[in-house]
Amino acid sequence: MSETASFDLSIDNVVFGFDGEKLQVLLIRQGLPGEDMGMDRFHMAVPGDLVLPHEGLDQAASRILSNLTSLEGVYLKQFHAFGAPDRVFGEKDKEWLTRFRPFPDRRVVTIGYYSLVSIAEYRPMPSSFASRAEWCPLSDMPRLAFDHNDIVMAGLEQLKEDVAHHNIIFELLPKKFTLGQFQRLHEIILNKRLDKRNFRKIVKRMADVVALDEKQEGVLHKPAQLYTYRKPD
Amino acid sequence: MSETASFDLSIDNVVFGFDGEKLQVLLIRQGLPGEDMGMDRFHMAVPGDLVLPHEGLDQAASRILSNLTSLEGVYLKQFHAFGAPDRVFGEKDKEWLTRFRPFPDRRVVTIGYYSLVSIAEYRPMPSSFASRAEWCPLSDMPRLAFDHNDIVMAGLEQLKEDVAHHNIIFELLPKKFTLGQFQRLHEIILNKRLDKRNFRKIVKRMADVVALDEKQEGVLHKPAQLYTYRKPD
DNA sequence: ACAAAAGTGTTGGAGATACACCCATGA
DNA sequence: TCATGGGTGTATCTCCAACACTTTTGT
Repeated sequence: MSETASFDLSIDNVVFGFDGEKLQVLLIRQGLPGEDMGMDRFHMAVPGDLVLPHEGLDQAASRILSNLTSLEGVYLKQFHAFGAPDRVFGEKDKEWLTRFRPFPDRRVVTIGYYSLVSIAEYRPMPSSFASRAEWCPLSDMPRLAFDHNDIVMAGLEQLKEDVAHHNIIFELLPKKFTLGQFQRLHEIILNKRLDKRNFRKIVKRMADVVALDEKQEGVLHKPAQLYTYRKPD
Repeated sequence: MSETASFDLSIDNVVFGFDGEKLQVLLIRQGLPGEDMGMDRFHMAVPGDLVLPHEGLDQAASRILSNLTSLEGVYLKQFHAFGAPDRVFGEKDKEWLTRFRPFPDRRVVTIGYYSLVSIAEYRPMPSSFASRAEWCPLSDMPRLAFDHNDIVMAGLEQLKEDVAHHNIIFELLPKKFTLGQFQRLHEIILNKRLDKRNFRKIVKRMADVVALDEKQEGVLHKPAQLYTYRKPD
């Protein structure tokens, strides 16, 4: 009853990006700046940081994302809180915390957000990254710091459910996209293959997806019709 | 950078119960024990409390639920974190915190869980409540402490989405239920009316819902066939 | 010419929707 | 006998799944 609890609170952002081929996740390489980092001296993680004392959660999520990746105005959704008592106390993790956190021994509960980005639209962005950030194919994720592998997987699960009911999938597509890209994206997220003709019938019924009078250029096959998504407001 | 954050972390549980007629939410009346509480001296809230220093989130959720309501082994699911910086600092809320919390000025972030209970199955329970707990129809919720009205509504939204994809709706039904109850429950959660004959056709196709050779008794109309749900494992 | 993805229709079956009357019970 | 919810079948339409070949471009 008189036990006094005190937690650090953080946000971790799983940023999904689609490049027309594969679904990717944005990772940052964290280490001591100026220090020569041997293979084990840094760690890969999803962009995240502590919530400030007077800041709302959504606000913190977008501040942190913007600080670490200079992504602004992207779709962001809270999906799960991760609070296993020992989630940040792996061996390498402790070392990193000691260097970067004021209270490295404090328990940290993190709120997981995912965000959705069309990689094509944000191509120019990486150069302005504060830390080193890189897209990493979901199918080829390295071992990440803390419980970040779990967080990424949980984010993907949530995305899968959300795609069915909300129109968020378009956040992952560039403004102009082909039906091939659109279908591939569905196949990746739902993790099953779809019939091309049936898929296109469904798309034809979506009033918000409209054909442009423009085609792909410079591809080594028949150029595809481009489409766009008009928000239903 | 040198700002030091320190949060209290709590769990709040939205307990949904179905009594065959209406969907209800379990509320507790919190006040000073032994104190005569005028109409404004106590507050109604969803069962919740602080997470202990070495406790996981799910673990905390079920401990707290069990402490405050003596519900054990019920379905529990985390659905959202609430962290507006001022969420516990309403006027009446502050007063309550001063009496019951070691650090009443500390910011509290809460993790919302919902749980599902068949009221019929737990009828005998309320007598053993530590605090005063009572079922309150969702359609008739009073003003609650803190941001608990928001939490309840967010829980309901989540429930609505989850019902479509997981078999959780049976958690709200008693072991033996009628198709009328089953349909009413759907109608309430989905907030639309369903056609009786069509609904029953769907149920017939559910292999997990089986008819018992038993009927309702003591009702003032034709007694209904009872059904039960067998988990598909 | 070849490789690579784009594009295009039909059919059969399953599931969704709409709709109205009789039945068993307790009061 | 009346009020109350329980229980039942059919016809139509829409949606889903399965399936194979031709087209356009770049190399």
